[in-house]
Amino acid sequence: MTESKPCSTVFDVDEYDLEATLDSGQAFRWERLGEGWEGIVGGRWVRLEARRDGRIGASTVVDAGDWGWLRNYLALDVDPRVIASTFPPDPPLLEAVRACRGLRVLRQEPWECLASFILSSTKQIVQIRQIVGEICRRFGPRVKVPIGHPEAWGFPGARVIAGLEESGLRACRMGFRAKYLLGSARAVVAGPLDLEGLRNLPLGEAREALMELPGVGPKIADCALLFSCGFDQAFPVDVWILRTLRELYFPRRDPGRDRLLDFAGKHFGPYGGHAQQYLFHHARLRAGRVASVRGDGAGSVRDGD
DNA sequence: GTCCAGGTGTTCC
DNA sequence: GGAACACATGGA
Repeated sequence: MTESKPCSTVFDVDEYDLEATLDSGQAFRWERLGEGWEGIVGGRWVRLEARRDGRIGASTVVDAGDWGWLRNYLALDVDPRVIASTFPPDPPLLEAVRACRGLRVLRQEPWECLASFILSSTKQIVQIRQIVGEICRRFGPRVKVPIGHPEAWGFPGARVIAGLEESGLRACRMGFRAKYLLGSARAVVAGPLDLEGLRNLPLGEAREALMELPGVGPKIADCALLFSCGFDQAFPVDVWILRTLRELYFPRRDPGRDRLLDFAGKHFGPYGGHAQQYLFHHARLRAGRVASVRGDGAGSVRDGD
């Protein structure tokens, strides 16, 4: 399948912020090492680097083919200006887009994305990363890495998870989420839910189908739909977004959770999910919850107006 | 030690 | 139908 032939390339990109994209809570396995980011995409170990000329360097240790798999994952074909042009002209959203210029929505593999977000409920992002890393280390397939590099594992497939016992998953410190992940894995393996086929359904139907799975409610369904099934309008509402919408859009009165959810789903347009990611990341930046802020960009983060 | 975290399922009224 | 609570674990 994949030959042992190291490959590297450089992608021409326009305003692509690798750090904001890989470290904004949409994917949980990217690690910063030195000047680059390392992760597993499509079963291949990959290293990405933001070059000084604004382009993105990529390298693998196996044959990378035409790199289409990585272009697709990074959504390099998407023009963020076209997306932003569909946004309502709200000051809060404009400010988030300005502050997070170069942030993109990745196109992840559906099972890994769904499973990761099943593990995300009432967990901080740093802990989600720990749990996901642990199930990969214990149950994932080994992937080829550069000589002398620490070992690396891909995300275990639904069939592998489905064959485990709940105790094995609990050993990864995922707590009560173990029964949800196991139940969802077994449902995905047994059918009739076709994860890959969800993208061909209307948003509402795809959402309903995902919510049949144990541990998958509206928030996690929307994350899977947005980050791995091509539903640009899916708008995950979590505690950060709820707080943000209340503060920025309804500072005088709280419209209540249901009205807020309704507003979120309609107000931001056909690329609402992308708007959500800008608002989410901006909120975390402002709260100092993104590591890079503490290092070099403290002066660029305004603390209110 | 307390509070809270990219929620969901169950129970109780 | 909706509010209240349980669920594991660990960082802040």
